[in-house]
Amino acid sequence: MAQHIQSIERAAGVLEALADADGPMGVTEIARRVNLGKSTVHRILASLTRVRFVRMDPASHQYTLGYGLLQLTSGVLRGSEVSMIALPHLRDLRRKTRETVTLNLRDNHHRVVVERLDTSHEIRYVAEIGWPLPLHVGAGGKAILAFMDEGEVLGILEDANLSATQVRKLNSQLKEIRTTGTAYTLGERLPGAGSISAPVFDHEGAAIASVNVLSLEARLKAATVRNFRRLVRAAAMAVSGELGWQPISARNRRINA
Amino acid sequence: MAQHIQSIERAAGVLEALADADGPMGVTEIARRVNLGKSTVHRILASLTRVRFVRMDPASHQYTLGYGLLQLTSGVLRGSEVSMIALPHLRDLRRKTRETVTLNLRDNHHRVVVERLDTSHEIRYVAEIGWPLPLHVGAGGKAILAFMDEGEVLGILEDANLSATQVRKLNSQLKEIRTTGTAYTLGERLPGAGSISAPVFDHEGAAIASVNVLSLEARLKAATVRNFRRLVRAAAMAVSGELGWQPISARNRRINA
DNA sequence: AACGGGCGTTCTACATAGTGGAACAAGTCG
DNA sequence: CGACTTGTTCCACTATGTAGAACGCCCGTT
Repeated sequence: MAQHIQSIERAAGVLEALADADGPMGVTEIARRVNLGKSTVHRILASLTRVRFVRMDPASHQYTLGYGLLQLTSGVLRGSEVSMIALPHLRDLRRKTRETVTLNLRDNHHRVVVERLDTSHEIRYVAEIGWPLPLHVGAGGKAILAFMDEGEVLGILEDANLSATQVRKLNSQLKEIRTTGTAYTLGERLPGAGSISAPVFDHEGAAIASVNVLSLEARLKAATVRNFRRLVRAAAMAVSGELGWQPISARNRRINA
Repeated sequence: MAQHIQSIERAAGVLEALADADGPMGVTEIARRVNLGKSTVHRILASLTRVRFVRMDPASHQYTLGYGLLQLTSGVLRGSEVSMIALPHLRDLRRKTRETVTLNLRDNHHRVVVERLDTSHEIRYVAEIGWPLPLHVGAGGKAILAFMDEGEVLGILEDANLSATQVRKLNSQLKEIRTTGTAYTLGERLPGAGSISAPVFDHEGAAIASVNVLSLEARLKAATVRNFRRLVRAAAMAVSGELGWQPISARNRRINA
């Protein structure tokens, strides 16, 4: 396949190692984690420090992620118009449901939480913002998966190498999601938690994101679920609309006009 | 000086270019911005895509920052205990002042806004989170600068190459900040804006951060400023306290005991 | 005080890994 | 239909990054 540059991917590995770690690390420890020589890691760290992606405590010579990365992140969100468009709708949904609300974006064969609104902002730190999650587990993933091209879905399911019965079960779930327009799962990814999601479509009708409400199983009475389904679907459709998506019926009308 | 790796710093340049741009870019445009050959940039982008720091729209072959970067950012904030400790105090300050509140961290010869609380979260996107700002301009910088080692300050002022009169003026300002414990500037960085800041000290007594209230010149009556000075100082001292800082008087007491 | 083991950093000969111009392919506009 | 773009691939060249070993430093231990 295409050419790539070793050192960049190695540097990325170092950054990820630093992100995983819950504290500063020394050269030797990082080197062990990424399976490289001390001297190589040292050079990588020197470069990353120069560009402010990493910072070093001068006293202890321990390394941590640097503030230069924050510079990039604001760009990530600005880069995806979806999150900017969605934000007001998410806030609205948060107000109506009084539950945690998230926006998942599809990223190739995965999804990523890019926004998370909650009463207490503390959880921002426990939240898995940015981490890639599978599309076939959790309401937020399935809501997207259910509206993807059949071919693509097949490829993703292969990667996940599920059993035949698991695939069959998933397919019937996806079918149900297509008819109701919302996905509802209980404790699938986090035990005791429940989630209701609806897909967001772009102007080409591709499922590129999902709007989610996260709650606790105990709080989700049947009536509440019904209500949340409605609210989540409405929010997701509002976002889709602003992205230029037209429901099929409207599209036909336009073509015939 | 120490060795460094070209490709990493070049890759960082590409990422910064993408962060600056307000939309997706093609290979050629990026190459022009970072002054490299198309083929080199193409290879860099291939690697950055593999590690999810960059994503490509398959249709247009345009590049944008990728969601993998979000993974790192949560790590940046987790890495600095200061922002975690400060957050509740910032929220409190925000509630009491009804103004925008920020936390600046010192990053070598600069400072960086790492947290920003405001009524409307929209401004998060216009906010300069992550961008390095000088220490000698703006209340948030001066509050830190005023409590740094004299030697370090000299080095920083040299880099800024100010005129002799500017240096004299700054020094008298810093002196005043040391006596009042807070910095107050009007329209220094942003015209029409006003800012009140107080320094945060770590367990060694080093000024590592500042807590800031941002407001508009029009709203800042003398009494309000006095009130904000008190509130900001209290918030900053609360954070310092949790970081293990002890005021000099308390330290003497401890030593004599 | 002397010692050993841990660390981060620097050195150096070697060859691998990245470079960039030029050629190619694929669109897009006039 | 050609003359522009654009993104991508190729390839010979050498500059660039590699990793082991040596160095110096700061610990805690004996």
